[in-house]
Amino acid sequence: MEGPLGVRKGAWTEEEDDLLKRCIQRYGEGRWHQVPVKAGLNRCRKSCRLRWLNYLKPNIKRGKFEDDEVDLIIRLHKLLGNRWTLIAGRLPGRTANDVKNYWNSHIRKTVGYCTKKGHKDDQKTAQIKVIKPKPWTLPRRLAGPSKPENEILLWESLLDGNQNEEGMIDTSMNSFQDQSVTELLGKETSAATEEMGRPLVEEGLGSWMDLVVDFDLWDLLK
DNA sequence: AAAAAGTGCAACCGCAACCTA
DNA sequence: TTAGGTTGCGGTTGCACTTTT
Repeated sequence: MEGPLGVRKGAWTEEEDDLLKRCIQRYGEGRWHQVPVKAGLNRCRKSCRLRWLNYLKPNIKRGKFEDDEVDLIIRLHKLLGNRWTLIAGRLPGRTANDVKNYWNSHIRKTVGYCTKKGHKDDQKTAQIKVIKPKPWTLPRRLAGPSKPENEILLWESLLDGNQNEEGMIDTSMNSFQDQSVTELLGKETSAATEEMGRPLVEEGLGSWMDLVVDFDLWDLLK
């Protein structure tokens, strides 16, 4: 099977896998646009990258998802929405594609969504409200390396779902009042607010969660 | 036994973000 | 600063395999 430019598509053969593996062992990962030529493969760079990341890369965990993995996926999805790479990053050996496929074929069927209050399926299924924080990056100079103890409490609170009816983290439900966020994160959040031109706390989780999303969440969840 | 429907997973596609000259 | 090239992401599709009718 070949595409319009004579590039092969479809399932990979053992021979192709072998060529790709040897190429990456020799030249390392990255520079994907050069990989097809270096490996002697009649495949596009995207296809090579995907095959490596989702199938050939060492340490990829295959087989059934464990209960704790499923639980973590559900909780992280509740926080992050369809940010599969971020979620997979917290599941050692699992790829974003695996997590996405698992979600679409297993979890989505058993976990219902409520988009409106009083949805007719509310009685039958668990209620999940997906929060999709707008991605933005904390300016480097503000992204300090500190990991205060309280961040653990903060994350636990987030994962326990202290959300109000709008799906926002309700700071009144715990000890994380506006002024304490700065202390918790050990960062100049007010300065960040000014710089990004966006309120951090008033918008709830979606606005300031990304401040902490890059910390080593896995450690915090263990 | 055969056809239809369902399921799971690998792979493709389009696009936005990032990089670099 | 900007434009072209590259990378990475999420959504979607295609297909082989399994289950049901």
